[in-house]
Amino acid sequence: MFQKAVKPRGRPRSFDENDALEQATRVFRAKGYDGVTIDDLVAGMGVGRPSLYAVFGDKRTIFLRVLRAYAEAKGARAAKALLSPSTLRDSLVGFLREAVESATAEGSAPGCLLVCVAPLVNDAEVRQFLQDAVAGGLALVERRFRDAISAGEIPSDFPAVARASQVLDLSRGLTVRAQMGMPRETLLKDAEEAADLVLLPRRGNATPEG
Amino acid sequence: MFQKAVKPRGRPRSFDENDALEQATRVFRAKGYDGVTIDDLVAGMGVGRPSLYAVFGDKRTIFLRVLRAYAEAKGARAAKALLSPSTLRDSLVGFLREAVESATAEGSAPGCLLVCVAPLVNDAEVRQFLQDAVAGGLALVERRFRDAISAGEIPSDFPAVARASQVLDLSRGLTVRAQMGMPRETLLKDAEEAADLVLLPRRGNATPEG
DNA sequence: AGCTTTTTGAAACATTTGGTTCGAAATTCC
DNA sequence: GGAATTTCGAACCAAATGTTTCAAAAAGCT
Repeated sequence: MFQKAVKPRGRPRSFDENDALEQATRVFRAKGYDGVTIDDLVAGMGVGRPSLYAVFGDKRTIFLRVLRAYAEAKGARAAKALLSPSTLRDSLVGFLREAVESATAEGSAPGCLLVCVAPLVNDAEVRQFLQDAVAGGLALVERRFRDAISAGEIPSDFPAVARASQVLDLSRGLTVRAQMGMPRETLLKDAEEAADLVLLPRRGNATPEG
Repeated sequence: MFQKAVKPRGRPRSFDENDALEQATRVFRAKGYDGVTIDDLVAGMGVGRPSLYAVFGDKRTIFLRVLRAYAEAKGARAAKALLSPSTLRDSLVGFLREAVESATAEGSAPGCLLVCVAPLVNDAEVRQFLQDAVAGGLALVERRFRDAISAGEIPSDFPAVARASQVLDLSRGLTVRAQMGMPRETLLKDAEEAADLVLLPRRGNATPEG
């Protein structure tokens, strides 16, 4: 199953590549993109300067790798929170709570690479990646709504697309507030209320006529 | 009413102070805070380097001035959009549309100093200002909800505080998407739908029992 | 042990950046 | 017109930053 780790020829590395990337994530979350210097990365990742360039490339390349890993991990957690629970409300609460918990995880600066940092990076590849990631998140929530429609949990005319957009906007709002330093407890409470906002039974249609 | 403009003694300035600040706003919106160099400001504001330091101070000071002016202008527009219309729905739509229009105004980079740029600035004074600005915005929306309760437009048990938080979160989400490059038309449509989300008549209570 | 391979730490280098200095320019006051 | 006052543009300086070079170190291979 696993490839036997063949010992490489030369001097062994003094750092673990994935671990270093994780630390780079912390650095970028704490200082944004432009605020990070190579020295910050050298100090934060525990990797010497020449090794850093040799193994990871320049700042832009490192950020892209960090961003991809971050988005993958966060996407996996979001998908799990969203698709595991049997009720739609639990899914939405879990999704929004996950966003808050990730944005207020201790050991890292508050905020989110995808919501708060990457959108400010003026780079075509980053922008493209972001757009794809956003579309992916949207599709995930939409899918959960459609599953709930199939299960008869919400009416078949439930505006899944619009509501999915709103759920993501609410999670972005929570994340921005986390970045601003709002305490986790407050945000977790608001996350639950936000889920209820999207779901509470309505008297009329979800979209007003005309 | 207006103070007669007494001609100052020396060589006249080659720039207008407020105009220069407005251009500085554009620079910060386009490049964030850390991404902006003094040269960017010199080039963008049309002010020579020594004059810039003499008149405005260093980057941090300039940013704080820009931020205050920006927040005041944006707050005024938000208050007008929120408090002028007679129906609550028009107020909310106007408020959210204002956020989108401001975040997608042409001539400036998409995004918002208060939502996308300032939260990343690692400075105590900026953070404090942000918190106050956020509290102000929240109070404004809450007040509008309470007025609507007084007017009998929504039931007296309408959860004004929670809904106000959600309206602001939705506007932040729209703003972040603007920063990501999403087109204005899409966001304006979503702004209307977001207003409806908050307001549509409900069958049960707004908060679920225990 | 000696050779090869790879990583490492320190230093070196060029460029960018934040901030200041200084003489020239433009204006008012006498 | 000339002195006083303020601003402007160019150049300057020191510190920070991005990137590379190089010899020494640490491992495997024979």
